[in-house]
Amino acid sequence: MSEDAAPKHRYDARLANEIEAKWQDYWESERTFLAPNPVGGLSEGFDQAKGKDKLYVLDMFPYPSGAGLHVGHPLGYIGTDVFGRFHRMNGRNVLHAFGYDAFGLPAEQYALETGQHPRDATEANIATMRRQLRALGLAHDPRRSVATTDVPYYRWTQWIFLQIFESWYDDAAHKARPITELVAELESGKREPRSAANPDGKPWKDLDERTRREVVDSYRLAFREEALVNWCPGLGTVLANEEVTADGRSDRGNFPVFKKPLKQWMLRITKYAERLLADLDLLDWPEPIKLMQRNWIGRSAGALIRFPIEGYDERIEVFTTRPDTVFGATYMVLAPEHPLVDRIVPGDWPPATAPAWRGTFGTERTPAEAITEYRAFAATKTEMERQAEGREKTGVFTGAFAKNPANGEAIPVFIADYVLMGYGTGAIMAVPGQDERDWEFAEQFELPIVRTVEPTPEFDGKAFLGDGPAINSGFLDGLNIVDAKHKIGEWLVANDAGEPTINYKLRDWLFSRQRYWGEPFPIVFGEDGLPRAVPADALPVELPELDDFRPASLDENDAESDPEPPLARAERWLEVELDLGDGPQKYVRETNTMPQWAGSCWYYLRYLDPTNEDALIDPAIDEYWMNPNGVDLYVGGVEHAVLHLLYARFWQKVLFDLGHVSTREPFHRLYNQGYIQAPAFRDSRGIVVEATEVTERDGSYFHGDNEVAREFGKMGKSLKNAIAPDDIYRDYGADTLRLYEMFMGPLDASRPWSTADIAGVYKFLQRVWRNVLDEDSGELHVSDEPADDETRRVLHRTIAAVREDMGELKFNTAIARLFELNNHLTQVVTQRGSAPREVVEPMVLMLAPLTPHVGEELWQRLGHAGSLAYEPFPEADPTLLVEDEIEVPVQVKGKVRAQVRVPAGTSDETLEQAARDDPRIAALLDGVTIRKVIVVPGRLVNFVTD
RNA sequence: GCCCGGGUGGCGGAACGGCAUACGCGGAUGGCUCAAAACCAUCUGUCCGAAAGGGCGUGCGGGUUCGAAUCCCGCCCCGGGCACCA
Repeated sequence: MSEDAAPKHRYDARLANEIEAKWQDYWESERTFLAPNPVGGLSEGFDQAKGKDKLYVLDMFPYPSGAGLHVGHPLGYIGTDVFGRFHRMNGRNVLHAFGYDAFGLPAEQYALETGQHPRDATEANIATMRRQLRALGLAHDPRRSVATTDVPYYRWTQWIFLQIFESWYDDAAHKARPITELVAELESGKREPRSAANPDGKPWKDLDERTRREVVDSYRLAFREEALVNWCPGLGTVLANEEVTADGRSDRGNFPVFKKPLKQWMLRITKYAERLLADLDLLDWPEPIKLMQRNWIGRSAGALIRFPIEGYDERIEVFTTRPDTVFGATYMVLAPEHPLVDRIVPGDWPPATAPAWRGTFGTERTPAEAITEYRAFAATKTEMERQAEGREKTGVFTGAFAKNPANGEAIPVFIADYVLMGYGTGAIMAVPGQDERDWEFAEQFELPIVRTVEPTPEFDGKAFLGDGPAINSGFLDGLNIVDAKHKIGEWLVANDAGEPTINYKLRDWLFSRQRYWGEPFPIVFGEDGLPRAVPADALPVELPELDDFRPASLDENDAESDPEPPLARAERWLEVELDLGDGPQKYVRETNTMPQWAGSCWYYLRYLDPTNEDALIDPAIDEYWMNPNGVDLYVGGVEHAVLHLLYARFWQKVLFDLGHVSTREPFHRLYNQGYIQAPAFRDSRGIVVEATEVTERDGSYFHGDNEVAREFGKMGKSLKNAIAPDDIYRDYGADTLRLYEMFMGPLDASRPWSTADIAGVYKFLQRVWRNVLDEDSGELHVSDEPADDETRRVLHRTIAAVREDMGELKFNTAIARLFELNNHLTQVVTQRGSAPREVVEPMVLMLAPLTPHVGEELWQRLGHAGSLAYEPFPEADPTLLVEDEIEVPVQVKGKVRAQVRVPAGTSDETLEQAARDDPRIAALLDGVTIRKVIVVPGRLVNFVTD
């Protein structure tokens, strides 16, 4: 039997699993990886950590998937673990914790699909994930693990919401301040109550109580607003802009999304646009991620210009980045939903209105009718349909004319769906001469086109976007774009026609969801229907148990349906008697829940002080771990480039403004790990088939008898190509899995999984094991005899390289160096019959962050008591890194023709002479003219000949 | 369409402007063995050549340089982000 033939003490999967379980139990019972806080409940052991530098490494918060982990998930977790273990050995106080983002759509959708209650499904999934991760041997501090669904956790999520609700943004101070300070300023007259809730601009003292409340509410950073939002009947909830894909479908579930006016909770993230943009410069993040955030925030400098409407006391306000082209504005366009439209429409078409202007369908008898019809046409189209129809311009004339403030000309006002209500003011001045979209529309509707920038002579296109002197522009003529913008800006201000301004693409964060599985809002409504905060000492507002937690089942294509929050069905929970300062009264609770992203906005703070019941975080603890720059290393997928990372930065800034945290940015260094890809297979219909059922024959792939096509894609459910870590643990052990994932490529690159390649790192661990102890007897064969000089040099070169690579997260090359060291050691063992301890011990220590179980086991067998987790990482002896003799390539005309060996530190002249003395070089140089000799000290000689 | 990444052996991947292909997988040959596995050793970009040696080689085409995978310009392909954003 082959099993009997294998040596008894070989490092195989069985032994690996034994060792792994042993050390995982040891770390847990010995509390090896608890990171002490400076103060508070988790401060035990801080005496030993005093004087150490802190290191906060963080993995992006995963949601506990129902399918369990596949081998692609832990890539980043292993990376942070290796990095953390490496620095723990370098004497850092390392905080590494792990928790679960368990509220929200993915968790709830999973529960729905499997017919479970979300809490049961979530708890089971977390338990599975904990088991799978524990088996990987990650050095987490288990005391700090949290789930967003834990009541003590979401109590503080609600508390943070209250901070946001109870504050406003002071534009002058560029920061959030408590709402009580706003009220004080309003009462004292220091500030005028300017708000849409006070349309007449009455002074505070003349406002009634209700209006005062409404004014204050309109200032809050968390506020309710009737706005066009993304309604997704398929999910039964509204969604944030960030959760809607470019083709107008839900990020989760891929259901159609419709724009619909609904009153929803919003968070005023737009007030932070400038700081969110500017502070990116403080961060050590991959440039593409910063760019994605910059694009999402979408800052553009331009001007607001007001166009009076003829015959009405109304003005159309537009935002433009090209105020210099205002003389070329030959018509205007409002978004179909623009509120002004209803107020400016005349009863009948002006004389001589072209038929084409009267509506896309040519049947409209009055402007009002045409508008109604066009609005219906625009509203029924999803983003997807709009795109499918290309960019053909549609629209209709409103019957109204505006006056161009620059030249006084009357220009027609249209509505068209190429102008979006959600950007700028929802209205534009159309300048076809310098804008391609406006040009297309102008052609379609036969509108005049006036160039206001002189195109370059060779230009033969339509709209001209380049720079050039202004023409047809009165006092701007001759100026280039930059100067013209400047001048028109001054003119607008002087003539009360507008002013330079900055506009952002970023919208306020739609924060309410009509789903069950989320944090309830700590908000109640009185009889007046106005929101009131639940007092902080009455938190948490617990999520009620509901037998039927399902969202209303709606037709996913029915744009006319309305959200129906499940919490409205929790009758006993819904009504509550509270004393909010004016005696006990009955209130009705807010029935919306918070979005998935709420809980993940601040979990990195809770890891620091997870047991604190009196405050969000103890300032001393925040100071210790977060100062000066926040999380030292944050590893996660690029898919969170906008959503999570933007929201978390926003919350951090609000908490910073209000004095609850000490740093303005949460994540100093961000690193995006790649994805592990795996082969996936599609049959002739293009349907994905289960990858594990596919067999290979003669270079082709078959599912049963059907040939299938192979592709590579991100491992997961949708491609049916997931590989479970449990199978790899069973066949090779967790250390092999860890080592393989770190070896297969750079951490930030995506790469295909190859189970065949695992054998390579598995055999490496076997060779390491065999170099330390005898496979048959289990006896150590390590000797205290010194290593030979060459071996010692190899060791120290390895140490230097591994140290550097690990510090830079280049684990793949660090491992390659360890392979080389071990290969060298194999030769030494073959020759001497034993391995020198002075090589074996550093090698085990260097391996330990990567393969901690093997590391600990060998360390123990080498005679050490206790864990190596805090042993110093080996340091290279610099004197052993310099070579006595070096080999230098010699080139003739840039081609390598020979190698010469010279002592290190040889002078350039001597090196050149040595090169000339080489017989092959001498032969090549014989009879040719040497034009130049390049000598790179210690590296290369190049003879340049004719 | 615009903006980012990236294209290196049969495969995963190395390489401060200075010996391209480290390390691993796969493959070949040899050792050990009755034999196989395991293990150990050597070789393994490609073409010409018996060999010595030489030609060609980092997606394609140019350029800078004594010297380019690396820097610059123009293309092609793959992956990602944004997309009527005024």
